[in-house]
Amino acid sequence: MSRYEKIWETVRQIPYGRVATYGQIASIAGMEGHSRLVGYALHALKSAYKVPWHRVINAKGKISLAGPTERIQRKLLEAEGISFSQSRRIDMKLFQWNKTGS
DNA sequence: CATATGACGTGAC
DNA sequence: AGTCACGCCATAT
Repeated sequence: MSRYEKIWETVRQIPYGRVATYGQIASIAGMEGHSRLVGYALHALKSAYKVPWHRVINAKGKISLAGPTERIQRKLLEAEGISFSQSRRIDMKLFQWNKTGS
């Protein structure tokens, strides 16, 4: 299993209505500190893998994309009940996925 | 083989 | 909250 597949498997576990950060995914997938790989893995993602990529955001609670894709991701998240602040920021306290908790 | 670049994180200011 | 510098690693050229 490649590192990408491991990452995709982890992202697939994020529950509806929750979000996770790149670093968080990296940790759970067993590669702490390699947050960049997560971003790279998602970038290389193909639609066929059915991964909720929109639930992955950066540590500051913001969408790391620019352009048309950003709007799509925001829309998908809002559709799951996740709210954004005026500065396009998500309240991590409320929506970040915690394996133990929910 | 050497460089540049990118869906990032953390710490410092 | 916004910016910078630096660390990390896989791909592309």
